[in-house]
Amino acid sequence: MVDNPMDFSKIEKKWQKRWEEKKIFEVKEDSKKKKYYVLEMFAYPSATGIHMGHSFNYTIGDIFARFKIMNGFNVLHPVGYDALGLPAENAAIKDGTHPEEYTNKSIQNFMKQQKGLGLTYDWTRLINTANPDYYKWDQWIFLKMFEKGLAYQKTSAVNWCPSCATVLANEQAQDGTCDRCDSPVEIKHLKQWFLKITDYADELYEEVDKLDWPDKTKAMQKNWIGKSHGTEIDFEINGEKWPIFTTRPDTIFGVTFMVVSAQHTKLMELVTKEQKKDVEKFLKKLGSVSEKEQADMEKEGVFTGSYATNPANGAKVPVCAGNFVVADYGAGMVMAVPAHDQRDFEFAKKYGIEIKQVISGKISPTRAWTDSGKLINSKEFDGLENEKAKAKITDWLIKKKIAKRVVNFRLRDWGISRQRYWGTPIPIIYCDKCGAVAVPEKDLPVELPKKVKFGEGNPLETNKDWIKAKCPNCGGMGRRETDTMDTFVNSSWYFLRFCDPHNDKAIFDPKKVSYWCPVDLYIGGAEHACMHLIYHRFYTKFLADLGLIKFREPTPRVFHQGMINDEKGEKMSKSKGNVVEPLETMATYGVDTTRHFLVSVASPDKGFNWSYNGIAGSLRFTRRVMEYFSNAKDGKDSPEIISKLNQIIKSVTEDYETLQYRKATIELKELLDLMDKSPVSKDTKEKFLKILSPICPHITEELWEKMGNKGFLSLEKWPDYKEVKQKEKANIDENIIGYVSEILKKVEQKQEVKKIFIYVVPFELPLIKQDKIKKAFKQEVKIFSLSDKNKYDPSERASRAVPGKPAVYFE
RNA sequence: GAGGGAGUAGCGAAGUGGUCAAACGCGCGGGACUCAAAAUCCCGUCUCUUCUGAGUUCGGGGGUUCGAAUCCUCCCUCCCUCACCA
Repeated sequence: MVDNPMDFSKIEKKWQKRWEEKKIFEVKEDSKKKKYYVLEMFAYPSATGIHMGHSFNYTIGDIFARFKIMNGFNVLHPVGYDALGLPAENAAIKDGTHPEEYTNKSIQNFMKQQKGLGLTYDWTRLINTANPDYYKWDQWIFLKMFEKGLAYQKTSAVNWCPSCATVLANEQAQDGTCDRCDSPVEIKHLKQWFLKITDYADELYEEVDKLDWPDKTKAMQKNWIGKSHGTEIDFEINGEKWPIFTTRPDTIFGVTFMVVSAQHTKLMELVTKEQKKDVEKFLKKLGSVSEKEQADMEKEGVFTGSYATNPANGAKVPVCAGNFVVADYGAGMVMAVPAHDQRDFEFAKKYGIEIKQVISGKISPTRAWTDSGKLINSKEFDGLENEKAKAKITDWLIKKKIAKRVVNFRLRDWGISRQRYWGTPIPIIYCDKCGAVAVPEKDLPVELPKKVKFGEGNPLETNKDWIKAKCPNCGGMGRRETDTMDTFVNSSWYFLRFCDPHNDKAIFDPKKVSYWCPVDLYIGGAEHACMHLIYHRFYTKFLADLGLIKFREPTPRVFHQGMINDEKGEKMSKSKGNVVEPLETMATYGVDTTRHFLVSVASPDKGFNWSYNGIAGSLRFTRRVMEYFSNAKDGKDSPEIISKLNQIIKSVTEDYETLQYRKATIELKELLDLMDKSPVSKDTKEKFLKILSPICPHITEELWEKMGNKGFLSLEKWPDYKEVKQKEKANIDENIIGYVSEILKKVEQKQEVKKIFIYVVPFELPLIKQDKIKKAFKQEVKIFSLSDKNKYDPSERASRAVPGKPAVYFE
């Protein structure tokens, strides 16, 4: 730790106050100005306040917003809170505080802290998702989806914690235990609400390629959606057609059994009387393990008693129920080809089922042959390359009308039901006569009841007054849906609401949205690569289909900041006691110093380890800036400064644009070093302040004022720079003559020179005027290209030639 | 198992075909200032050196090229994500 003798906090408070008073970051639509929408991912306000990761995230976005403001853009940079969700409810259960109270406190805390960072937020656009004015529109979108058949109910398995009497998300049920109380998780089947995101699977998949997102994130999204082309083939079982999905129709002659998922809804139709007991025993065993555990289990199964007919060769093969087939992917049943699929292979080995090879290749005692090869044992298809056979066999089966080409996705519909209080109520009323009925739009929002009891399951369910509701259809007595929505619903469209946050007539004014959207730069952690970033794309596409918006991708450019760990490289956590508090740090070193440090260690997408020595380095820099401006006198710019300044402004501008802030800090330091060495003009100093301003907004604002300027530096125009010309190309001959003469002078002192050999880089040879160079010297001059291997002695040294600096020999 | 990313000086980290022994920061060494220290500033920090250069480097091997840290290929190591998706 280093003492900080300079009192930055006074300067910080002064400028934060002025920015707020003059409302300089509040924005309105302005058709004359180009817009830019910078957004950091929605934060969950927790009682513990902001941590270093938040600060890093905000700093990255804020630097960018400031840069864009100074470049003349109308910048929308809003902030809001994703306030509904589990943590508030957990706190309520634990401490007895009402979630609303907890949330409001947390938000107040967050706001205070964020304001201390001097961020360019337009605070008038604040969103709090726990506010009925906001979640009313969650409900509105839900109703639209319900109307279009995109919101529907089905029974599905959930992770259930018997001790907390609640449903757990997959993340909360890792290792098969509840992450709060460690009780073993059970599987329970409940009727739940789903959003039909799979209707958009293909578009979601295909449009990933168009996005300017990190490659890794794009790959993850594609994997998650998982598009695969294959063939659906009907197998006959007990006189009925049962389709299966396969990507390997070429192996159909090698099918020796079938496996139906143990969770298949129609499993019992396949089970014969004799086998019923065995199957039930098997299911019972499976029922006690979670899905996660099943993944680690050995492949197991049980014979159902039924046989399937292979449509390719008429062979009768047994149908088994198995633990390794996913019920809701494909048809929930597979044709098993143990010779060429590792899972089927293991299963067949275990139960002694025949392994029939149909593709040439070597099957080892432990591994199936899953590579390519030629078909064997496949009748008329023998000898075909298996890749070609896929198409041929599919065509053959299609002709027989028992197959079709299909595309399957691994993406599942989005289950949004949560048996929780602190979420958006699902606007549905159940009526004995009419079933599930939508709450009419005029009755929105369905508000959460204020009075609730925690600790006895879902507080909505135990609230008898709230549940009672008239059926909107028949007027009879009904009951409200007590499930609330997944919080990811709230963050799926909030970026739209920021464009028109106080609209009480509509979800938003399409005109406003079409001015600001899509989001030009979206910044947040990579952990949202699969869930949030898919959901908000889905919502966007749905709203576009409703005709409310004109774009189909919400965030064409996404940036992930890296993780900040402690000095040893370990993750910061309360329990380890290694948390570096951003606010303490800022109080000690100053906000600008901290901002500078956060972006000066590594490029922001990489993350880094915290270092007190490192931030001392940033402090040296900010202090030097302050001292320089209070001491240095104005002078005249040297030509060196002018060209360097130009060059630095150019590259710093590019660095900001590409978020390579670290490079910018290096070049800013270089410029400061230069200014320190020789006097520079006031203009140069001002330019320096301007280009430093996005990273260090407070001190630069102060110094700007001290230089006698009025108004805000934050709103000043970004300095221009002249394109640095590549003069090398224009004066290539001159350069070479100059370079060679210089060396010649030295050499002539030692020896007499009769011949000069010049080796230039290949691409230069056609560009230079050889005559001109030859005339410049009284000696005989020979010019070669480095690629002329068989010309005069291209010894190793010749290869030292670089553009503008040829290799030279004298004789 | 599948996919993604990374390996550069004591450490962090730039550099993505030529001007690279490699910016910048930290650390370390020396110096200035000081009675002294802290802070600050200057110089140095791969090896050798006649201080002007020379040599060996960018996980390892092979290749392309006049020229490779940078392109291709194989291998090794590490990190992350999804994992029974037929």
